[in-house]
Amino acid sequence: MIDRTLVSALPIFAGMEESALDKLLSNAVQRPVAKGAKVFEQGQKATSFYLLLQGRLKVMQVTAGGQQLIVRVVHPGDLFGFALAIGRTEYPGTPIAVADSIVLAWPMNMMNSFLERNPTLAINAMQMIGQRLDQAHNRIREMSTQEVERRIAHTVIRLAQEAGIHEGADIRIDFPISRQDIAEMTGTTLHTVSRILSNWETRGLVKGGRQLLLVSNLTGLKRLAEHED
Amino acid sequence: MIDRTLVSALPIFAGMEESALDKLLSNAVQRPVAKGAKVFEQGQKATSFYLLLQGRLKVMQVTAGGQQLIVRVVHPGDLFGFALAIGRTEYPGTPIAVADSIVLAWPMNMMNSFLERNPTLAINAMQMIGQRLDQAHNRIREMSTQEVERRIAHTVIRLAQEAGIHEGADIRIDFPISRQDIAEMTGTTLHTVSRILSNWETRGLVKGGRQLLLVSNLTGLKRLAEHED
DNA sequence: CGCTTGGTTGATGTCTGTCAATTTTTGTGG
DNA sequence: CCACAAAAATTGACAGACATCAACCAAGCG
Repeated sequence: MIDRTLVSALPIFAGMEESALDKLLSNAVQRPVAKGAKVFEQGQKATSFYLLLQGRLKVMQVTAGGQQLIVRVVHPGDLFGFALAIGRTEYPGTPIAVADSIVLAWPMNMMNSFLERNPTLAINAMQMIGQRLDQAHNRIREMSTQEVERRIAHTVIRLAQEAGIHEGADIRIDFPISRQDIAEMTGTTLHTVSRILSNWETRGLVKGGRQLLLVSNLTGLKRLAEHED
Repeated sequence: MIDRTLVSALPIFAGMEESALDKLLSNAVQRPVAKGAKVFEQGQKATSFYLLLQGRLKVMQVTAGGQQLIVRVVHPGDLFGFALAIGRTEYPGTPIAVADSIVLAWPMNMMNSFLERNPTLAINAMQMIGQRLDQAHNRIREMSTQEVERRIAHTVIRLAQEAGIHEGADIRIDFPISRQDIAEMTGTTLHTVSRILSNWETRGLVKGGRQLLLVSNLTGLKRLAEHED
C-alpha cells in the first residue's frame, strides 16, 4: 500500500476525500523503472495508466516515416499513459526513463468506474488534460510562427522552469538531455541545435556539455524568446 | 427552451438521462451568429461556454507578434469556448462564423456544478478534450516532420472528411475557405498554398476558386500525404 | 586504450518565405 | 447596371534560413 501523504498534495487529487484516495491507492502498483528502460511501448494495448512518483521520463513517438520526436517530458506528479481518457485503446507514445524512476500503475479499466464515483477526480482529470491541450496549442503556435532559434529558446526556458535546479548562479536542467533530444522537441536537427547553443554559449546565455545544459542568463534568454527583433 | 431531440444524439451528451439533459438545455440560450461575426474575442473574460448547432466557425488566434493562425474549425455539434474546463479564465481564441450559424450558450459557472452532478457528462467532456489533445499532437508531429506540401495535403483531406459534401465526382469543402485560411492552418504563407494548389489543379487532384475548394482525387491526395517518396 | 555515443563545425543545396507585380472576382454606390 | 474599389488569387524573382552531407573531435565506458 502506498502512503497517502506521498500523493495527496498532487493537483490531480485535489479535493478528494481521504477514504476515496486510500481506496484508489490500494489498487495501485508501484514499479521502478531503470534509466533507459521503457514503461510501455507505442502501439501496445493500453492496459494501465500511470503516475510518475520519482525520476523523469521522455515520451517519444516514431512517425510512419521513422522519424522520432519527443511529445513531452514527464515530471514527478504527472499522469501519463491515460490513453483511454482520450478515447484510444493503444498507447500513442513510448515513455522512456531518462533517470532512474518510480511509477504508480493502475489497471485501465478502473479508470471509468473511479471517475464515475469521484466527480472531483473527473473534473481534475479534465482540467489536467485541458492544460495539456493548451500547451499543445502553444507549441503549434510556436512551430507555425517562430523561427528555430526562438523555438529552442522557449523550450529551454520551459525546461529550466519545469526541471531546473539552481547551481551557483546558473540553473541546471536536472536530467541528462542531448542536443538530439532538444532537436526532437523543437522539430529541427541536432546540427542546428548545436550551432545555436554554441552561439548562445559565446554570448554567455547558457553553458553546454555532454548531455548537459545550464542556463546562465534566463532573462537574456527570455528577451531572445519574446522579442520581436 | 431548446428541443432535446436536436442535441440528444451528440456524442457529448451520450448516456445522459433525459431529465438531466432537459435541465441542462433549460439553462441554455440560443443565439444566431451572422457570417463574419465573432462569438466572443480572444482575451475576454470567459463568461459562457458554447455548442455549435448550425453553421461553421473558425477559431483564430493572434500572436504577440501580430501573426494570425487558425486553431481549429468548429463543426456543428462541437463544443467551444470552454476555457474554464482547461483552467483558464479568459478565452484563448476568437471564433468567427464563416457561414451563418446558430450557437447555444451556457453561463460558465454552471459548468462545474453540472459536471459534478453528471459524471457521465464529465467523462464525455474529458474524452472530447482528450481527442482534441490527440489531434493537436498529430498536428505537432506533422509540423515538425513534414514539409509544407504534405501538411497541406493532410489539412485538405481532414477538411474533406469533416466538412465535405459530394458534388458530382468531387468533394466540396462546404464553407468559404481562402488560401490565406489554409496557410494559417498549416503554418505557411498564402503564396506557397496558392502555388501548391495550382500545381495540384494541373495534376487533377483538386479544383480551386475564390474561397472555394473541391477535391477531385482523394486517393491521389492521400497517397501524396502518406507516401514516403 | 580502443569503441561508441554525443557534439562541433564547415560546405552546399533547397525549400519556402519575402517582395513585387498582375489578374480575377466580388461587392457597392452612384 | 456600370464603374470602381476592395478582396482574393496567381506567378515570378530573389534571398535566407535550415536541412543535408561530411569530416572531425571529445568523453565516457567496457
